[in-house]
This record gives sequence, structure tokens and C-alpha cells, in this order.
Amino acid sequence: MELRHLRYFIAVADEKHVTRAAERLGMRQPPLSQIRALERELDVQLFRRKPRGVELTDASSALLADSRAILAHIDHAFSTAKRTARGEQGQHGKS
Amino acid sequence: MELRHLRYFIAVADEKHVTRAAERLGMRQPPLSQIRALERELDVQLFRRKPRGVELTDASSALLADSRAILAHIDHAFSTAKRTARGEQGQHGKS
DNA sequence: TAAAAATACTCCATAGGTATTTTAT
DNA sequence: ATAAAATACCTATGGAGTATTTTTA
Repeated sequence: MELRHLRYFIAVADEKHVTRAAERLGMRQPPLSQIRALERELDVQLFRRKPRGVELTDASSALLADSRAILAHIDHAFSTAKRTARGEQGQHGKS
Repeated sequence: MELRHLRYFIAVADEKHVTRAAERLGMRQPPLSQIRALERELDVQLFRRKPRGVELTDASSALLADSRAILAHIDHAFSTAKRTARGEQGQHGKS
């Protein structure tokens, strides 16, 4: 699993439509079928495929919230690292 | 940024030694220099290179803790998704 | 001087694209 | 019948390997 897969999952879950998710991501529809590999990896159905898009399952609703939180967690961690580095500027000779 | 980079960062930070981190990851040393790309992306120095390994900076100490938490967050999210899916078994006809 | 990390390069795996087929209603 | 997702296949980007150079103390 890589972050790319979470980002794709979030886009599809948001749009409830693979093709629109692809547009939003600036890519084509077929690569998003990688989500099927994620479903197999987790052994969890994330979407119910319908003729006009997809529907979330209870599992994917939960995972969507968690996925957003994970990306936010990463952003936060990076902000903290940058802030910490700036705070270190004054003591950069410390070795 | 991809999770791979966080996993590499954690291994190097744990070992304080790129070559030993590579062994632990079952790979060679040069690909781990990708961490330099992460440092550039964040514009943060994560390691001080020494003749016998690397030292953490304040920024990387903070990021190490956060990185572990992020991977744990992902594990937790996946466990929850699987547990939710199992809970759904009884109502699988819901469409 | 020596141990270890970075670089140069090569190769291969796989992510993404195009064209098409399958699915669901 | 139709809209949309999955599959098949091809291409190309970039991740990982080998060999080598550079760095740090």
C-alpha cells in the first residue's frame, strides 16, 4: 500500500464516480481500478458498482474518514518538522 | 511523498546507519539516498552525516515519532475497515 | 585513511495511457 | 441500450541494483 492508493480511494469515495475522480486527479479512469487491488489486499469491499457510479459500503465510509485523518496527520507531521527545523536555526553548530 | 519514504526514513533513523537500514529493509544502500529528496521536498535537514553513520536532528526526532504514529494510524484504519466489513456480513443485501 | 553515504548509470517493474470489453440496470 | 467500470495491452517513468566517487573526521 502506498499513499497514492489512499488518495485515489478518497477521490472515488468523494465523487462516487470513478471517471469523475480520474478527472479530478488529472488522470485517466483505468488506473483507478487499482482500487480493486486495495480491496483484495484488505479483503474488504469498498464500493458497490452501479450503472451510474459507485456507492460506499459501511467499511469504506469508515475508511474514508480515517484516510482524510491520515493525510492530515502527515501534513501536520511535516509542518512540525519544518517548524522544529526553523527553531533549530540558532543552534545549527550543534554536532 | 509516498509511504515508502516514511518507511525508509524510520529504518535509517532507528539504525542511525543507512547501510544497516538497507539490510533491515532487504535492499541496497543507494536507494535509501532517496531520503535526500525528502529532505529537499520538506526543505528540512533530517540527518547529519558522520563518518560512522548518521545523527538525528531535532526535526527528525520529531518526525520519527510522528512517522511511527502515522503507520500505526494506517494499520488501525485498515483493521477498522475489516472489522466493519465483517459486521456488515449480515446485511449484505443492502443496496 | 577508512568507513559510510552520495552519485552515475543501467535495467526492470510497474504506474499510467489507449483501446476495448464487460457489467448492471 | 447506455453509462460506467474492468480488462488487455503497450509505453515510459522512476525505483532498485552495480560500480564508483565523494565526504567526514
